[in-house]
Amino acid sequence: MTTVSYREIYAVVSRIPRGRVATYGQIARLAGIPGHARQVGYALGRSDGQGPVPWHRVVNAKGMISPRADGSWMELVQRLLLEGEGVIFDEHGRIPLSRFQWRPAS
DNA sequence: CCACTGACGAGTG
DNA sequence: GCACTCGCCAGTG
Repeated sequence: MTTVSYREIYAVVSRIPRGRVATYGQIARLAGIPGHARQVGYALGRSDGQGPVPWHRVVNAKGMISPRADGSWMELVQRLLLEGEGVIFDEHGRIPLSRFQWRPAS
């Protein structure tokens, strides 16, 4: 299939374990739509509070929290939630993916 | 039904 | 490492 409902994306995001993070591109691949990282971002933006989706565990490929269009406070909330789970940010505001990126059970 | 709206990523210079 | 380009698509009003 080449189409994806946002629902499918939320399902994948929901699998991210506590204390780990995943990238948009990674979620897209796991959802079966490689190359559609953007759609993942759009979907999460819409989920915002809609359900038990750990949206805060998704960051961009640089390991940074993606800036919201509206300069929303959500960015700060996201960082606090992650730090609360033990995720560390370096001096550049980046999360060392080598250490915290979620690696689905092989 | 149509127009607009967004949390990205890989490649190139 | 930074600036820019291009490909990507489901929802909402």
